[in-house]
Amino acid sequence: MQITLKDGSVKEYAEAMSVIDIAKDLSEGLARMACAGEINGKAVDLRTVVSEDCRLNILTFQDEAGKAAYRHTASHVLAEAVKRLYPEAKCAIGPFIETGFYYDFDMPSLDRAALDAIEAEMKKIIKEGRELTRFTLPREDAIKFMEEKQEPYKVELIRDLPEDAEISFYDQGDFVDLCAGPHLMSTKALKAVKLISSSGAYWRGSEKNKMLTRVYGTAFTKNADLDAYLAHLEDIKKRDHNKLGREMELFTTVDVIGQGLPLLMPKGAKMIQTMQRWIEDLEDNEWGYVRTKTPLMAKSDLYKISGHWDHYKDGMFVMGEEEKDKEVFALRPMTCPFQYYVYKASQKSYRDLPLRYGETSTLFRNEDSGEMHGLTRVRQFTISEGHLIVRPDQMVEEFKNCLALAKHCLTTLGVEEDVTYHLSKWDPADREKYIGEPEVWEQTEQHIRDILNELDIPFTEEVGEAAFYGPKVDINAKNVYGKEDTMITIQWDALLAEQFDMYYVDQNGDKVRPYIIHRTSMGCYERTLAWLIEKYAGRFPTWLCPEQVRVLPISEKYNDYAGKVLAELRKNGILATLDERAEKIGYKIRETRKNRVPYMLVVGQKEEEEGVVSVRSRFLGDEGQKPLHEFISAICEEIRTKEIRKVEVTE
RNA sequence: GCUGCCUUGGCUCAGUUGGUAGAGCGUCGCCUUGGUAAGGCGGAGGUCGGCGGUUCAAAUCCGCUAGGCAGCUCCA
Repeated sequence: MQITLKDGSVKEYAEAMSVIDIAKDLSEGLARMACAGEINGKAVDLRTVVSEDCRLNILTFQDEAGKAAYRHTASHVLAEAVKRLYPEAKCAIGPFIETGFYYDFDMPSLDRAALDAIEAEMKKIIKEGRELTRFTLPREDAIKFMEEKQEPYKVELIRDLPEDAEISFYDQGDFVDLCAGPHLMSTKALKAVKLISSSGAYWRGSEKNKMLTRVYGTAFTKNADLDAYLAHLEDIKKRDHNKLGREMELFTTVDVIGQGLPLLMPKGAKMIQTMQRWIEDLEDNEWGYVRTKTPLMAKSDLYKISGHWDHYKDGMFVMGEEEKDKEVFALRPMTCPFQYYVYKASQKSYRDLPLRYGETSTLFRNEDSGEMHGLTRVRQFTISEGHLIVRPDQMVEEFKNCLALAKHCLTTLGVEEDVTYHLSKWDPADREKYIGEPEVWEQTEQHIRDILNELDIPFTEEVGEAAFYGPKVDINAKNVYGKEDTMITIQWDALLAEQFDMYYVDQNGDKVRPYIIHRTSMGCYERTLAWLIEKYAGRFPTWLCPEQVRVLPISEKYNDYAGKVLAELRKNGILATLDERAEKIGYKIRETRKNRVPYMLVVGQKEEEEGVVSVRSRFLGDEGQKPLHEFISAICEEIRTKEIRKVEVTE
């Protein structure tokens, strides 16, 4: 094997040579030469690592494994730095993550100054160029080793490793850590390392355990990459719906109203109204839905039948106490049982099914105080909820239609590329959480699996994510910070019809239990709005914009003509406003752009005389003059087709 | 719910070791009536989230509380 390093020198290694020796040899070279070189004639930015099975891997930072080794090593350096400055700190775990790495310590919390000090210490360790060597120990020796070092968390980790696991350690001189690897050969190869933040995190992710202090950091091979990453962090903050949505006056919150209770302001409310009208018409006119409007609360009796009282009481807003008050009410956390009673109001024949009930439904969920976030996690929200009551033989077809409708909605919003599909399954080890028999669960999960496979939809399977009454397909999207939220859910329910004694009469005159699909077309409007803000950075497709056109008179002399233009736009259903202020045209244009209005119509003497408008759009900039009717018919077409035009001109 | 950070005029932020608050934008008024990204001048507007404490004196220190943010946990 031939390896050419950056300085042109060629290293030849016999295939038979010890891989450890090659790695060692290379790492010295790498540390010296910024890790660039050629392997068998192929240029790479390379790192050497020794993987679990002691084979030499040549990796680039672009490889996941290479990045892992790099950042894993950075986390060990972090641990050593912390131990140097805080000898009392106990080490827990320190993995790499998508954006860098973190390490959990049992120690008092750290402020920014403390992080800076630790970061400085890390740089020293890097400069010292510690060599990392791997060794293994038998289980008992490994436990003894960590007991001597007084690292109880490591001891616990080792005890929980599988019987046959090889227990490996990485030694970097003054610091040894339990670790499966892989790692760099030397700390010297670390370049751009930065500690990002610190926060609390439960040991082993359970709130029953002690809260540890977690330090987040990141590491890159080049300073320029680190700078770019930090700039990127700043950049996504600007798209953050929680910031941008408030800035754009789409929503706000008020302390005396409460957490998780955002106020939609006129622009945000208009956008949600636009989406709601679209969804309701779509469902009713094209997908065979009928609308219901059911109460926002009910007596506890209802939730006892549905099972929510047992399975979800903590998540509900309950009014009254069971012993004291005759009637205890609760705000609804879902619409299911209400629509079931619509179904039950009359006897149904097999000919009546499928029945598709839709409702624009406001729900209330008593989330824990730390969970609320902007528009994505709130205590009151409105969803395009629906329940399909179907015969078992119609189930697969209807489930597919729900998926098709969801896809249609995602495509219309221009976000179909941004979602992931998940089959949320029950957890057989946690029977308490679910109703029904294991066979039913296995069976329905298989049905959904088959449907997704047949439709060629890539998906992951998640254990323990099902509803308590059935498995579901969750369609998730990531926010700007990479956190996932469920946007759409489609649930297969073969159990609740029994609870509510729902039936239909079949050909033979027998009573038969229907199946139920719980589903949303587009999920919760608040969350969808948040998603769109981040997706489009506030520059929404025209049909969704709360203000589609702004008319800008050159001076007050043309306000009359501008008023006529405005009236004509509004007559055609276009969301338009008029800026009559005595400001210069440049100023008005600047402000309109800042407000992310897609079209502006500049009108002055020329326009008034010729009965035209000057169009400026975010798509093409200054488009010149055109007759008003021409502009109107073009924008109406854009709105009608829900076109997503490419934004060419940005702030 | 847990850990930490934050909370100053409508918005974005300054306020040195505690001595009763500043700027820009916005807003209002006047002048300007102007052709494609900020015209000029002037004025009003905060008691520093709320409550309590320490102090001769607190926006600055302490406690509680309400919001906001990050992370953890949770999300039928």
